[in-house]
Amino acid sequence: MIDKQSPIPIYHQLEEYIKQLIENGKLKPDEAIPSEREYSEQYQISRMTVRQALNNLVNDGYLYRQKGRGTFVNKQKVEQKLQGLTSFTEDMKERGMVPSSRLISFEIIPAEPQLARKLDIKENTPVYEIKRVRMADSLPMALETTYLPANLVKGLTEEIINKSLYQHIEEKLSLTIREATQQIEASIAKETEVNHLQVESGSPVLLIVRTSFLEDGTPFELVKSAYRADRYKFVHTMQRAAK
Amino acid sequence: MIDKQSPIPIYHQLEEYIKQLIENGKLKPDEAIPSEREYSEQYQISRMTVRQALNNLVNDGYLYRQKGRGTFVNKQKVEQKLQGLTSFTEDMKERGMVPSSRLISFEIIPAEPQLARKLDIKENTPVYEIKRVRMADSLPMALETTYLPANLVKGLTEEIINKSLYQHIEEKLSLTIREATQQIEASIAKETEVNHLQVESGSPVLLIVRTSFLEDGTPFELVKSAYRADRYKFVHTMQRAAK
DNA sequence: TATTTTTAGTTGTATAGACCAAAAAGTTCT
DNA sequence: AGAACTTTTTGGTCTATACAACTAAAAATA
Repeated sequence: MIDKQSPIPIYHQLEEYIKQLIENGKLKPDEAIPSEREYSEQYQISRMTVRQALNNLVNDGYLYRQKGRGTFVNKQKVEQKLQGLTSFTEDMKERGMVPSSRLISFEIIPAEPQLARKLDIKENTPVYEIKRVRMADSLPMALETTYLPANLVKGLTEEIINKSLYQHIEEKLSLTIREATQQIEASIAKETEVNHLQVESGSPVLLIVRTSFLEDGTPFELVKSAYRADRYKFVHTMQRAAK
Repeated sequence: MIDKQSPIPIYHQLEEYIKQLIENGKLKPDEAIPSEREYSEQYQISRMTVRQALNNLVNDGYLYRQKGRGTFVNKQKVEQKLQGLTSFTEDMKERGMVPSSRLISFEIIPAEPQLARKLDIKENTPVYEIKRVRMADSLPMALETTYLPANLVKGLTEEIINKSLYQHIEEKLSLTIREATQQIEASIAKETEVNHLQVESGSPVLLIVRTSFLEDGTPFELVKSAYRADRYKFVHTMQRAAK
């Protein structure tokens, strides 16, 4: 299990080994794992090395410790899943619904000052503007407008949009979205939203504005969405930095 | 600076000391801090102890390391701040506003089935119910109801609530909140919300339900808030898990 | 039987040292 | 001046050990 001759650090080998056991369910939540000294003796490695492995797993949320009692397996976190999702499609699949879209408009427009600032491009730089009604299980869920700098995503077609814009971006253009900032607020449905979402006037909507960034920090897209409040709830898990 | 006789661990003292220097701006982003060996010699402590302090600061995002070069101060991240905040007070301070509260009611009630399930306690177990109007710069911002299992937080008084509930929990009871799940949705202000938040009937509100968990995963509190949509925007940065 | 004390086991803190690998700085040679 | 080599400094990994703080179970005591 542990190869001392390997160029891979011992603590890392142990870390991966324990992580496997947890993810395979061989170690169950709240179950105690062997003590540090047990690992130390079993694999003939220093206890400090074992601690390094366990500390990393504690920091990653896989384990938790209790002084005088032992080290235990943490509950699997939904958070991991939620952190990863960036698109409506992924979000809906996660909720067990079937996502679909209806394209309203698709054009290239010059970036207005406000948009240009958010995407960190010059004014009037061409951007794609994609308006879509997003549906879950064939029912209108959100009205979404996506803005993409045209120079970053060339040769976009209606077909690509209808298929999977994200897949195209990640696989064909090999761009990776590293992080996203979301601003969420409540509002009352405007007229276009009333029409496209098929809600009564005066209905509440959840507005989400998401800005995504590439690995080097370049702003990549701006997505403005208006969700039907009666159908959509935003769920989010946050972890506190250890003091 | 470092007191070896103190009951506070040495690594923790060093950690706080360096953190201070960063937050005070005496150490600037991308500036190199003294090497591990320098700290070790200057304070006559083991290099491993220094490493423990630095590792914690790296994990918390205050520092980053480069093999062969040194250890450097990280850029202040908004994200870090956002992840850390758990209370209305912290949130408002972060936004540069002055938070305050007005207590509406404070009592111990038996947990209803739904609440009991969310807090993972038995039905009718006593819980504190605290209703407050939360204000920012003296203007009503949110109507908040907090539920705390009475067995976890004993001897709560009005005074404590008005002072700082979180400080009391973390320092006096030495409980640490590790993570929180939030559900966010949009709605129309109900009558009590209309009254306490001083909005017109039909106004949109942002509803946030937060469940906080302790280090071992025990549910600790449930907070239901209704924010004035015209004054409050929820901001959230998420990072994508590396593939 | 009930209570207190002891004991064994656990994680937490800390030390002193060793060697490695990467980067930077200094030195020598061309 | 520039290139190639050597030395120094830095963080990364690992060992072996010691004692403290805490928990839970066992043993001794009332």
